[in-house]
Amino acid sequence: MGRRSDHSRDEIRQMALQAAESIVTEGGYKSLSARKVANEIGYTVGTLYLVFDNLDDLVLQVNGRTLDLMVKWLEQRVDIRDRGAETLCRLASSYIDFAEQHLSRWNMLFEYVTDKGNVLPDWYEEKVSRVFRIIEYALPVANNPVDQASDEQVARVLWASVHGICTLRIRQRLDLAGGQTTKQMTHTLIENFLRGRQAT
Amino acid sequence: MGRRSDHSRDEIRQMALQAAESIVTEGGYKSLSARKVANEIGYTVGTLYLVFDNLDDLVLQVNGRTLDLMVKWLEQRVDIRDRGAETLCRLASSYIDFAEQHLSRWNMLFEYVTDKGNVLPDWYEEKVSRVFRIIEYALPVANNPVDQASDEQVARVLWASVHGICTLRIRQRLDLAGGQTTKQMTHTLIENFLRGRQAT
DNA sequence: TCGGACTATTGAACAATGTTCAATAAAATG
DNA sequence: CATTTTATTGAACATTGTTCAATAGTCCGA
Repeated sequence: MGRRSDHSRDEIRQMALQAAESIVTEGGYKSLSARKVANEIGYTVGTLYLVFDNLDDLVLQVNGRTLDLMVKWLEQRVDIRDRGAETLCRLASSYIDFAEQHLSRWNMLFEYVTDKGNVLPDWYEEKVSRVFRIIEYALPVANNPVDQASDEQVARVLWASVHGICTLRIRQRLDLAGGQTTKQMTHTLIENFLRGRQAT
Repeated sequence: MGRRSDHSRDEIRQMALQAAESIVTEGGYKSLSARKVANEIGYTVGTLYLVFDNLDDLVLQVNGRTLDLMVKWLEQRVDIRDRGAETLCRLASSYIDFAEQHLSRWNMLFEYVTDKGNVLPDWYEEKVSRVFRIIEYALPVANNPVDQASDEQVARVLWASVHGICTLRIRQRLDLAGGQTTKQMTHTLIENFLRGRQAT
């Protein structure tokens, strides 16, 4: 078969991304393959390589969309005009809910490691920092910041920590923790951390 | 060629593990392949499958040895009889040093996800918790633990957090953090967290 | 010492992977 | 209607994990 022009290049891209997402959602990262995606959208492998540089490129774009979805998810669950410990806890909760709800796609966000030493394109980094900005905003201003860390820095410390709890929990590296839930753990973390930050 | 008996089954296993480690160290997780390992030790793929169930099994065993190495590394750098914030900071530092020094092997510890829903064998879980136990011990007893979390639980919260910082840093998801080093970040985390735990 | 039994090791085979690219068939153009 | 253009194909290649009949050494009893 030759030229068809059933879909524009961009339509094909969108279809492929959507197909990839459902494949990952159903069977996890490892079940993703070029031929599977191609099949699903009624094209062949060759076409996929007209639209994406390679599979890594496709994965990165899916990950970008996952980040977008995550921002939406958080904004839907937490009023981003709120601040304080309670808000942070709710954000953490929502983050963990997202990870559990979209397990495979969340996993792919971190399983995926580029061959080129983890250097990611700017448009992707931008999406990452959009997530961080939500946390930053919710972080209450400390009365007495003993250490020199700025709010931006503290936001990232705190969020990296929440992420760490989330990761180890989901990868089941924490089930000796005496039966505490991930939410309890993030609560412990945030409460103590903020209290310590206020106090001298 | 038929039977050779140059090496015992266990010798072959050890050789394979060592070969795998150096392949991963040099080229990262993705560069590991059965044939490469086999070649390196002067055997063929078939032999590898007499000694390991499959590649996942081999990876898991390498990871086990990486955990052993990590425990040794930590014990060499920190007197495990010490406690308190300073000790915890030093442990965190050492953990991050380990991750940086043995980047690929540390990476493999978390990139690797089993097909079977992340269920890991007992001997492996035991190695994981041996790491946690070091942290637990270093954790100072709080004067006034407001929350209900036990020391064991708190240790895991804290360590998951350190791990989160380490992960996001190494995966380069944090370089907008205003130039703070990973060690500064863990310091901020630990200091504030412990202060918050002591205070009411 | 010979010969048969045993078994450690092989390597060819299979299905599936990512990736490329000459061939081709349909649309576009004149 | 003929010609150019190009979107799409699918066969091809190298590489992957994994299996297993064939084989070539070792071992043991006669």
